[in-house]
Amino acid sequence: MSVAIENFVKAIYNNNIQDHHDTKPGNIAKKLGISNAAATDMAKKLASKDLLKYEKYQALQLTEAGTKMALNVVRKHRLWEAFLFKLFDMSLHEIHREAELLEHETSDFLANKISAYLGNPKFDPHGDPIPNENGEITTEDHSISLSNAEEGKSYIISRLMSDDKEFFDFCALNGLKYGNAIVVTKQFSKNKMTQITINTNTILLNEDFTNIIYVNEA
Amino acid sequence: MSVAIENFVKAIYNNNIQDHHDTKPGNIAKKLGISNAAATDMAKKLASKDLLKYEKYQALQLTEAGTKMALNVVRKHRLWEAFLFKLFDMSLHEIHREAELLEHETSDFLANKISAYLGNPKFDPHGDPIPNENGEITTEDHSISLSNAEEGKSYIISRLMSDDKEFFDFCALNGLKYGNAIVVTKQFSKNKMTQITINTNTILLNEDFTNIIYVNEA
DNA sequence: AATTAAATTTAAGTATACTTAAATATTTTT
DNA sequence: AAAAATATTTAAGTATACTTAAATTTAATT
Ligand SMILES: [Mn+2]
Ligand SMILES: [Mn+2]
Ligand SMILES: [Mn+2]
Ligand SMILES: [Mn+2]
Repeated sequence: MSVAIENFVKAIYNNNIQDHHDTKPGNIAKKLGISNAAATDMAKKLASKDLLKYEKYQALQLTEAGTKMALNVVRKHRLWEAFLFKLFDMSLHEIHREAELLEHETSDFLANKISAYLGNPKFDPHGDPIPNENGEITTEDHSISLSNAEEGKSYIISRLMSDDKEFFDFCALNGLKYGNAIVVTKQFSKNKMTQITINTNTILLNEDFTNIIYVNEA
Repeated sequence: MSVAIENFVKAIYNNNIQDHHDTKPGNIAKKLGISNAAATDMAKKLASKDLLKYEKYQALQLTEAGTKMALNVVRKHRLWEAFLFKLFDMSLHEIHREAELLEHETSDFLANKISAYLGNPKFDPHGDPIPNENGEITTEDHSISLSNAEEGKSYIISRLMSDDKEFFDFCALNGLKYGNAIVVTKQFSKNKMTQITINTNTILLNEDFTNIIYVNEA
């Protein structure tokens, strides 16, 4: 399957799982930086290949085969991220950028080699789960977004759900990384902002960030 | 530049450097598994991009820009081969197969990371030189093919110039690998065959193989 | 030197993955 | 419930990278 198809089914998968948006062609088009017309065309083509269900004006739905393909690409993406992060001195943004390309040119054979080398990790450096060889995610995630965290409680960062360079730069600068401990000192619910302390520093985060930072109770 | 273009200039480069064949479109077509017509089309297109010189019915000649592009792809190919060979338990054929794909989706940034990790190696596991960041090959190669080796002399294998699985399988089976010592015990020049001993075993090699196994005097 | 064989080029056509612009349907607002 | 705004689809067209078949040129053979 082509790069275009792999990116398309992956975008649908991520849109469903992570962003909970309506998965209509326009949404996917925006994510992939292509026109709505191109997304509609592709949706029809993939429907004919039984990778998804397409009905005019309705949300796209991956079939089992489509989901399997998406998970296979996601597996390679996250394995590369884990691998590059471990071996080289690369940032969360850099590993994502490279993985976005390498994921399409990686054989199952090589993916398994990488996985074995790393000890078959269950999570990538962003805290995202890595599907196994059969496209299954066996871990359960009970983490919540910082926007839903409780005032006064201590948490461990479990997931940084983004691919934006500025966000990752901000995180790196402030010690916000997978596994680090924070305390939610105040929830400004009216203004949708969250105050946290980390390493004795106090930081005020707005909705854009608190929605994509996930945590578990410490 | 596209995968098709990168593979095309690389094929010309390898054809010139390694095989010493006439680099007409038909030759490249055969290497790449495309039709002669497609190769001619591509040659014209690349000429318009100043990557090569094309004159009807004449051999193709890479320009400086074309050579630089080819060397950049070759660098990534050989770095991947060296990297995969070192980290994972993969054969000469397997590393080549994966590198053939990864070479096109590797940023200069990542190539430099891989190179640094390996200690900026000058040769890949086949004994082929790895161009540096500026596309320069600084090592000199004085090795000769086994078909030109002298009877009775001892040699060290310096290069296995192939990408054929069967050849590599044969080499692996018989201890023919980069750096290993052999003795040329007999040259059957009329029949173009060469007898060698390696690890007390005697092997008779035909032309197909002696032309692509390169050695240096021990 | 002429004939034949082989290689190369040209011509015409296809699949993929896009584009913009127009038409149509859906959703939101009044 | 209409009107307006928004989103989606259809239509028409483009660039890339290929294909096969026919025409042409070059190279080899007699
Ligand atoms: Mn990522
Ligand atoms: Mn991608
Ligand atoms: Mn190789
Ligand atoms: Mn390649």
